[in-house]
Amino acid sequence: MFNLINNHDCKTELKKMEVKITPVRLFAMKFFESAKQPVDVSEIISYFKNNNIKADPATIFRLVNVFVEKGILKRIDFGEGKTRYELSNKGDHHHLICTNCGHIESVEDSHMSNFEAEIKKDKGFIVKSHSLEFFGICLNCQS
Amino acid sequence: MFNLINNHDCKTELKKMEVKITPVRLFAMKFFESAKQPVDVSEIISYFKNNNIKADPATIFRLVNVFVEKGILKRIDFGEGKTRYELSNKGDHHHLICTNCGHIESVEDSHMSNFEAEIKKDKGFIVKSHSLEFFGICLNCQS
DNA sequence: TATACTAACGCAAGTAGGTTGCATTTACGT
DNA sequence: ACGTAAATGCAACCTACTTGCGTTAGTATA
Repeated sequence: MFNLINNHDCKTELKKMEVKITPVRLFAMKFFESAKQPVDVSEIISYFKNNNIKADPATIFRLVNVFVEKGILKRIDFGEGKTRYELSNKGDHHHLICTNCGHIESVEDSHMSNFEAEIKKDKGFIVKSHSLEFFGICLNCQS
Repeated sequence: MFNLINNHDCKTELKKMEVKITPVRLFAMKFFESAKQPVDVSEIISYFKNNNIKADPATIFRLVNVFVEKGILKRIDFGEGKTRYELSNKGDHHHLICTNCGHIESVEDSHMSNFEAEIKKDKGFIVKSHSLEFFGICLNCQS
């Protein structure tokens, strides 16, 4: 997977996804690429502020919605009363959220396709997507 | 499982959970028990309005928080920007949410304990709880 | 059963996440 | 270089949810 932190690659990615290239969007892409965890809108706004680049909150909210529509970002909800976002090109995985320190790690998706096939068979319900998050105590917080 | 729609049983349940019995709480309990799906606060407020029983929104928000603390209700999040609630005494299950008609059905939890054991083994992360919801098309909407 | 203490309630004000209408600016195909 | 549709900034707005405070009402104890 190529490195989107590079400005040129950010442009390529946006063009591929049929999104108009603007300074705000390029800068936001750098942030998404550098993020180790799903980010929320207030974090994006802070990133802009810290770098003295002005961007209206409304613009950022519109940006993430467009990026989700275009398939660049995935919406993620940890039940915090706000939406988080993460680049789609990271493959299917779920999150382990430490309720003690807030640390977030990922775990590969290995069981869900079986589960979804079972749901189709038992209930006739066709699963298009799912959300699965685990809450608990990370290794570091156990000691 | 006894029938909480009955006023007497609602009282017993609240007393068992060490919650002070008030008219607002009894009436809310009836609603939770009669609900076929997880409900949100605006639905609870409508239920009171429809029955000409006055209850301040702040009271309802406080009520659900107390009920969650006491273990009577479980918080559920479908990523709608609001919290849903469901009685805890319904056992572990997940929801199938039809993105076409909004219908919600339940499916038993059969795969998660294996998954969680694996996570402990692979990552050392101790899972305390999880949230899993499926989005797709229900049988009825496929025809 | 009367009392007193704590917790629930109603009301109003406030906070945070998110959306929308409108005027202006900007990206980008021609 | 130009024209157009889309992106941006700003302000106003909406909904979910919380909090402070004065009043009311359960409930434990005497």
